[in-house]
Amino acid sequence: MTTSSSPGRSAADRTRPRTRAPRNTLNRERVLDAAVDLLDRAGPDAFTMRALAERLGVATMAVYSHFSGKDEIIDAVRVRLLAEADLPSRRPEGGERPGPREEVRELCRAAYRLLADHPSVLHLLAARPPDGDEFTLFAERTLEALLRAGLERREAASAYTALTQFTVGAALWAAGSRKRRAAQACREAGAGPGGGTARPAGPAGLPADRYPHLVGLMPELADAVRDGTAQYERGLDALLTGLLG
Amino acid sequence: MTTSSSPGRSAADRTRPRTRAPRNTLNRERVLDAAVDLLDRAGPDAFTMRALAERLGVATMAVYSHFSGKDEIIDAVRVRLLAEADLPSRRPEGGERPGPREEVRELCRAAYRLLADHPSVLHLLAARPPDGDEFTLFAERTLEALLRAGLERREAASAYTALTQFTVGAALWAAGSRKRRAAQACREAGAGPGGGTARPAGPAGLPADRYPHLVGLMPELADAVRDGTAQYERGLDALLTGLLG
DNA sequence: ACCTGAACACCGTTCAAGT
DNA sequence: ACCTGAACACCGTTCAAGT
Repeated sequence: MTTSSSPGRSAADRTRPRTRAPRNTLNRERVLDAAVDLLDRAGPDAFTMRALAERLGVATMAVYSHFSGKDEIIDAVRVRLLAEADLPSRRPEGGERPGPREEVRELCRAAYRLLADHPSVLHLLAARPPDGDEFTLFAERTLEALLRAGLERREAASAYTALTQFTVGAALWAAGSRKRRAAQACREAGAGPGGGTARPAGPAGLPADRYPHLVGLMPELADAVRDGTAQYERGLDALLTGLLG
Repeated sequence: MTTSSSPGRSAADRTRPRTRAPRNTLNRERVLDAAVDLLDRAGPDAFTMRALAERLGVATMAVYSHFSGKDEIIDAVRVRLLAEADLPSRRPEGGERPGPREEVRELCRAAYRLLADHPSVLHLLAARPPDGDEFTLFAERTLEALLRAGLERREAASAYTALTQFTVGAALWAAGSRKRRAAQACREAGAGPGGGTARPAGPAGLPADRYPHLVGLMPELADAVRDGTAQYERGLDALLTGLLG
C-alpha cells in the first residue's frame, strides 16, 4: 500500500544492533504516548509490538517490562483517551451557565469530537466496548445535567446510555466514510483520469426498480454521510428532544 | 483460553494427509456458510483462513480458488448478512397495515436483532463501516416509510442515517457487555467461591467523591446495559419522537 | 530492575506442483 | 479449473541471558 518509507529507523539502522538503551528510558507513560501516536497515525492494523518498540528506539521485549502484553496496552490507551476527553469547561468564564439540555449537547459534541479525532479508538471500542463507567468525567457530568433536567434516576441512566450509543455509532460511521473516501481516491488516482464511460446507471450498481427510494435518495444519503459533524448534530438534537421532552 | 478441543478434525487426522477432496467440493456459497458459522461461533479472533479451511475439510489454499483473500471473504459475509436481514413482512397477513412510525420501529428492531444475533458482524462493521446503501432492503423500506411519514427528502436521508447509527451503536454496546459478562463469569469461576472481602467501596473502584452521580447511578446504568433490547427500544422511541415529531 | 536477542507457535499469502 | 504442500514474511509472546 505505502511506498518503502520506514517510519522509525532506516533499514541500515535496523540491521546493525542498536546502541543499548539507558537503564530507565521506558515507563508506562512513554509507552502510552507512543501507542496513541502510532495508533492514530498508522491505524490499528499497523499497531504492532515491534513497530511500537521501534518507535520508542528500544528492543521489542523492553515494552513487556511495563505492560503484560498488547491487550493491556490497548486497555490503557482506551482508558486514557476516554478519561482525557476535552470537555467544555464546567463554569464558562464570561457567559451564563447554560441550561441542562445545552450542557448535555456540549458534552456529547465533545465526546464525538474525541472519537472523530482518534479514529483508532473506535476500533478499540468495537473490540471491547467500554463499561459505561469508563467515560468517567463525561458520564459524571452528563448524568448530573440529565438529573438537573428533571429526569428520574432510571431515565437518566437510560438517556445517558442512549446518548453514548448514538455518539459511538455516529463516529463509527464518519470514520468509515473517511476511510472509504481515501481508498476511493487512491483507486481513482491509480486508474488515471480516463473514466468517461464509467457509472452506467445506479450509483452503486443498485437496480433502481428494486430499490427506488434508496436509489432516488442517494445524493441526500451521501450528503448525510459526507458532513459527519452536521449529521451528528441533527441526530443529537432529535434524540435530546425525545429524551428530554 | 479454551481447553484442547479441536473444532474440526482431531490432531491425529491433521497429522496424516487428508484424502484429496473431490474436484468441486468448494464454491463461494459453501465458503460463506462456513465463514458465517465460524465467525459467530468462535469470534473474529479465531476467524482464520486455516480454521476456515479445516472446517471445510480442505487445504488452506483451496479457499483462494474462490476468493482473492481474507478481506474479500469478510466483505462478502458483511454484504450477505446485511442483505439477508429478517425484515418484518411488508403486508401483514391478518391485521391492518401499521402506520409509518410503527413500520420504522419494526424495521429498526429487525436490524438490531440481526446485529445482536451475529455479534461478529459488528466487528466487521467497525473495521469497515457499511456504505449506508449496503443495508439495501432495510434502507429501501425505512426510507419509504420515512417519506410516507411526511419527511422531506433531506430529512428522510438524515433520519435514516441517525437511526442506523444509533442501532449499530446500541448493538455494539450489547455485544460488549455480553462479552464482558462472559469474561467475568470465567474469572469468578477461576477464583472460586471465596470472595467475601472483595469490593471495598465503589463498584469499579471509582472514587465516590469525584464521581458522585456516576457512582450513585451505577445500579441503574448496569440495568440499562444488562437488558440491551429494552434499552434499545427506549432509545429508539426517543429518537423516533425527535425525528418524526 | 530493566533491557536484549533468539526462538516458538502462530498468521495471511505466494508459488510451483499435482490432478 | 481446482486443490495441495512447502515456503516466506510477518505477528505476539516465552525464555534465558545480559547489565
